[in-house]
Amino acid sequence: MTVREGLLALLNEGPRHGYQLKTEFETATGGVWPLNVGQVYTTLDRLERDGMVRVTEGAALPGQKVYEITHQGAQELGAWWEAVPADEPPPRDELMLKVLMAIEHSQEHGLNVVTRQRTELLGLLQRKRRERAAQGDAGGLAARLVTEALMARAEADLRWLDRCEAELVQQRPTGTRDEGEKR
Amino acid sequence: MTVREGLLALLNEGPRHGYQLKTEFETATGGVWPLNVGQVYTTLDRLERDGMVRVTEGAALPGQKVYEITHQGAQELGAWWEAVPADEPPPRDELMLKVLMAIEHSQEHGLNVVTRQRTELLGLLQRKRRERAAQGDAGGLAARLVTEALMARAEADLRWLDRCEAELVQQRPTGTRDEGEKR
DNA sequence: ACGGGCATGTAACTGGTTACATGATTCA
DNA sequence: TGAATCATGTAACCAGTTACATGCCCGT
Repeated sequence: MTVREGLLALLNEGPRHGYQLKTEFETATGGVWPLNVGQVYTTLDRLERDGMVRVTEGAALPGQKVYEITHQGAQELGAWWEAVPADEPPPRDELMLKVLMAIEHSQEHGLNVVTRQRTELLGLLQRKRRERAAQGDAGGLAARLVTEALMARAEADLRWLDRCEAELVQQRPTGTRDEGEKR
Repeated sequence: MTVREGLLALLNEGPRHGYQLKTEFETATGGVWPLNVGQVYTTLDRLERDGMVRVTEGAALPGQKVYEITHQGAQELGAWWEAVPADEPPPRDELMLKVLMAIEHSQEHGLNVVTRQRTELLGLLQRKRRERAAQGDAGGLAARLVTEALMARAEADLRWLDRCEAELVQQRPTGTRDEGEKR
């Protein structure tokens, strides 16, 4: 999802002005995408340039502008809803990449990175559990679902890290002292 | 992980030349990061500019250059190994964002996106299972671990999608019209 | 001789991020 | 009055992506 697509989705529910879009975007994404207001305006400029939105002077405040989605914009948005993101190449993930790199290309840091990452994830999981308990039913659907998603993700990552560690110790059996295998 | 960090990690194992780094980078990341060679060179330029690598004329081919990590480069790399990626803001994920947006900001597409995403993930899971079986022990550690990671990830995402759907039907109780779901 | 892979590069573009500047409104 | 928030914008930068250009080497 790009900022562009996000803004179109919001504008599809009715006209908005820039600043408003910023806050709505952030709550809609459950806080995972803090957005500099400036970017909203530049993106809106591009959308206007491409004929996806139409801008009119807002009545309320002086100098306020109101953006409205056009037919073309609605079409682009529709196409985005329909599209299934290609899984080729798969989405890159910081954790995965770093661990991969560490395992094969750093004797000294391989295990360290894995274990540090694990404790980090365990901490995150705990924090999120507490957060979820605290939230209860309040705090917005998006925020709740994000908490849920991050927890599921963290659990999966933990299982994967175990896998990685297994491969690591198998590759470099206990007691080995850096026995050659430099490759 | 940036290209910069990846290249440093590879160079830390010994001098390499640009083209070689490209292929190594790609196998190291298990194929999830196909890299245009050009980017390797521009990144190497920046690394040289910043004093992280030193370049010498390669002996083998004419015009070939060999890059070598410097003390400074090794330091930067070390810092990266030590660092734990901040979980604030959490890593953005296309699937999560799109579903979030769909659920709260698109009546017509909310359910569609979720279900389409689910079938997509189920398909992926199957493909990966087959892939894993085919791979066996061959095909490189990185590639194997990537398969494993993507499967774990997909399973977590599926569970999360169930969660989302539950919230959706609760939010929009059965019997509401609009059950048209055009598509 | 020719095509594919090895090898090095440059230019242009895209999208996201940061920082900054300006001014009006609201409320304590 | 002064700070926080609302509101609009600009400029610069960074990293990643695409496309392109050049040329050598090797095997068929």
